[in-house]
Formats: sequence, structure tokens, C-alpha cells
Amino acid sequence: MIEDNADIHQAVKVYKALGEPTRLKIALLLTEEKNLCCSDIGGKLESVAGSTLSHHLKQLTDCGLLTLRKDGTYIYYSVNRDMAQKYAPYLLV
Amino acid sequence: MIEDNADIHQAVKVYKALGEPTRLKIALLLTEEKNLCCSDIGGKLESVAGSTLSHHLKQLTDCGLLTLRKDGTYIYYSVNRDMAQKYAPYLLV
DNA sequence: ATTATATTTCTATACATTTAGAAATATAAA
DNA sequence: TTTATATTTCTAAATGTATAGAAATATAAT
Repeated sequence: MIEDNADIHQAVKVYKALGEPTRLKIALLLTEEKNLCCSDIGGKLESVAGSTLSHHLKQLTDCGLLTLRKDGTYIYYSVNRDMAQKYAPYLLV
Repeated sequence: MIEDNADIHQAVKVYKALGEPTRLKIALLLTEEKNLCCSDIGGKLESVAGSTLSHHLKQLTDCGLLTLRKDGTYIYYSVNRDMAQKYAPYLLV
């Protein structure tokens, strides 16, 4: 029997985050290029409102897939490569 | 720029399928033990209606993560290990 | 101080998903 | 042929998610 443990719970969060086209594209963008800020990412996607982007980035960071570094008004995002390696190395190809 | 190609589309489907606790558990069950039928799987999960299970299994097979083999009234499911390897080797650990 | 820019939170709406009961379909067994 | 079992499809309800505009917050530049 599969237990409902913490790791499964995290895996669900990661896969849920990646199971949406805009978020998967964000994750792929950030494996190609580190340290992009919210508006950089917005500029590389087709018309997404800032508020929408913010929600997507929150999900991706909450599940541990993205890390962030604040610098003034900007927040720079990168992929947590250990997490990607563990759950979705597809991102790193 | 990330193109919206067929592979991203499939990846989204796979991750969406795995981004739900019951389905992730089904996928994990089926990596541990191949050739389980719908009701075997139901017996290993906490109270899920047959119709619900059927929908979950459909999503897992539609995205290519599970294969099936019909035998009489039964349908035996297994994990497509190439797909798991490509998108979510976490399943195979 | 005022203005400009980056990002988040609030709010509402549209849309999608999960769930299961009931009915339908399909095969096997009696 | 009737009955039993496995699974799917239909339907509806409840819940969850994506989306963006407006307002709020935070820092930087003038």
C-alpha cells in the first residue's frame, strides 16, 4: 500500500505546478536562462497579466521548483536543479 | 522563446495527470506491481468509486503513462517505463 | 517629496476538474 | 438464457483553478 507521506504530497505539488502550459513554459525558460525577473518572463510569454504571472510564480516557488533572489524592486527566479533532477529531469534536457 | 510544440503539450498532460494525489498513487502502485486491473487498484486505495477510478485511469492512459492489456472483462494496467523515465523517473525509484 | 517601476494581494468571473450514483455495455459463468 | 462481475459513460453537484483589473505595497530614481 502506498502511504500518503510528505514526499508524495510534495511530488503532487510539483507535478501540479508543471501540469499547466504557462507554468511549464516558465520552468523551461528558467532552465535555459537563470535569474530572470517577473517582467523578463512576462516579456517572453504571450500576453499574461502581471497578477497572473505572480500567481504562477508563487506556485512554482511554493512547490520548491524555483528559487528566488530579491534585489531591490526585482525578484530574480532560477530553477532549483536538485528538485528538477528529482521530479522532472525532462526540464533539464 | 519556448515554442508551444507537441512535446510540451504531452509533458503538460503527463504532469497534469501526476499532479493529483489519487492518480500519483495509482502510478506508484503500478510501478511496484504490473498488470493490476481497475478493481485491484480500487482495493489498494481508500474508497474510490469505480466511475471515479475509471476517469483517473483514462487520464493516465491518455497521456501515455500507462499501457493496458484487455483480457476478457478485465483490463490490466502497467506503467510505460519509457514515458516514466522521460518525464518522471521519480516514479521508478 | 514626488514619480516611476516591479510585484503582490484583493476581488470577481469564467472555466475545468473531481467525485460518485445510476444506467449502459461487455464478457464470463452458471 | 439468466446472472454475476468489470468497466465505462452519462449526469449533476461541489470544488478548485486560471485569469486579469484595480488597489496596495515596496523600492528606486528624480
